[in-house]
Amino acid sequence: MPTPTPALLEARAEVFKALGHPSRLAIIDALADGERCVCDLNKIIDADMSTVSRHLAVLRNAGILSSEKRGNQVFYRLECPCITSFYGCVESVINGTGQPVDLDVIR
Amino acid sequence: MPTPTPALLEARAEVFKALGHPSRLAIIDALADGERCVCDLNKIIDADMSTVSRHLAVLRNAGILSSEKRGNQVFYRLECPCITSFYGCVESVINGTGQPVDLDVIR
DNA sequence: TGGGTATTTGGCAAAATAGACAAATAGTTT
DNA sequence: AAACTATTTGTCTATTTTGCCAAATACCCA
Repeated sequence: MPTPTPALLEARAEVFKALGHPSRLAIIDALADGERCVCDLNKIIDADMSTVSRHLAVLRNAGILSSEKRGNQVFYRLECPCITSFYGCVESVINGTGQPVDLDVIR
Repeated sequence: MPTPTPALLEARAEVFKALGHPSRLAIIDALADGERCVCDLNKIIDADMSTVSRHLAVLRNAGILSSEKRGNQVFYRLECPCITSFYGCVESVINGTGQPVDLDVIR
């Protein structure tokens, strides 16, 4: 199979980089079952609201989240549920087996 | 479903962080069809050999690669082929559809 | 309009990451 | 042992990331 272009590698890396922070993964987890406003996410994240807002911007700039302002608040939504389906593979890296892990078992 | 523990979020983030660099993704791509020695990878990566070595260390510390010394050289191997199966999802984020992309089509 | 809530942005300091060069290490060959 | 190849590690510098506080912005309601 052909080698990915440098541009594709760069684009992929941007997505992975955005996923490379525990608070951002917590945000994704919170959004897995539906949109949330920033103030709700702020309750979950244990960081300044401004910090949460910046994490959200990183995820949105990467294309992972979308946002919509309704009235006073901004709601964020997960654009690609397929991300969470990757955790089985990630967990296999963590536990060192190299074999995908059934998420229903570990969670 | 239960919220992941902070430790699990941290562990996952480490894996994603390791994947968040174009050179490291290029290395993973090169290892997709079998182990390679550092000198081979160095030809592909366009960076100092010492830099390649450090990238390899990052991937190995994350559990994504393993290494084996044979004679003069060190061979690296992909421990979790499931990683490349995630690119379809990553590409969907890149192209903004939110729908997984068939890798056979884009490559 | 004025006050209140929700969110983002500016600015700064601390920490982490990346990359180059040179030196060190390990193994091989003569 | 000396020379040579392959790889890693020390050190330094530049860049990026993170996170807080304070200020700015946007919207709602009285």
